[in-house]
Amino acid sequence: MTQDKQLPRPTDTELSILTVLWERGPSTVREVHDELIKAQPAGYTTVLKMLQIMIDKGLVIRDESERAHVYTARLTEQKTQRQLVTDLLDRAFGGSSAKLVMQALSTKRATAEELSEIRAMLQKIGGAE
Amino acid sequence: MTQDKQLPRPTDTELSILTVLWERGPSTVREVHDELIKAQPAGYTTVLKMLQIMIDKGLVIRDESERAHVYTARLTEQKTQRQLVTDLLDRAFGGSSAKLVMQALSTKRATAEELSEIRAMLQKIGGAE
DNA sequence: TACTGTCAACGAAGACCTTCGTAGACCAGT
DNA sequence: ACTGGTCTACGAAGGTCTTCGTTGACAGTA
Repeated sequence: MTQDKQLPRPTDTELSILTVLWERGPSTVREVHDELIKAQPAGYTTVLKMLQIMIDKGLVIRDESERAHVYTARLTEQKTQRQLVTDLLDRAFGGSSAKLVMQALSTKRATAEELSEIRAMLQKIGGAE
Repeated sequence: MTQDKQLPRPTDTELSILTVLWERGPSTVREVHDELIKAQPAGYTTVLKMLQIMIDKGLVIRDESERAHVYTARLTEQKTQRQLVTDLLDRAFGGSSAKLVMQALSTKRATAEELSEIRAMLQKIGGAE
């Protein structure tokens, strides 16, 4: 009954902010901003506004008990990733996860370690040969 | 030297139109429209306008030799899929294709046949283990 | 108390996306 | 020639996304 669903798909900008929140944990606007500008230019008030909008959308929640409000991602990184994958699956792959997996594997080469992780995953999922 | 790259990521609507073009091959606006409304309501001029915009973006090309122009997807479905996967990989998975694959496999179950396809793929990619 | 820095809130601007009404060209068939 | 159907082109409207300037509140310090 965790009431996850029906959050809108985050935009690119929103995703970059969420990434910071996942890395840092609960953060103030200033902290998010300081982290964000390492990768890309961004005005402070822009980040603030984005976070306020993300509140409205339900992508983040905040603690207002201190003067500097503290923002937290509503969904875990994993859950968001799953949502994005499912979404892409439906929009561009006709729901076939196999096609998506093939593309992912052929596109960017995974490390040997990752490959064996995947193999293990396959073992667990479909034992059959 | 096929000059694929740097096309903008198609929007949801654009993707649904591209899907029709991939299925049908080169098509007129009317043909795209007729196909599209089977799945979702869409005005004729809306589809026309979208295709015109997609021309500007380079997502489709068209043959104007007949009165009813014939539109063709610029990129194959596979290439677009690869582009979308790469994009998602960078935006939400820190470039780790393994993480994406795991999500894809755990999210929607692939058929046994697909799973063995994937296994074969893994064989070919990373011979080790 | 006045000054300085940091904060949230708001509104507006500009870009992009999507939809659709309207107009003008073209081509039947009458 | 007139009419009705189909086509492209255009532009405007309404929505979303992103950016940022400005304002007023608050806190600390001289």
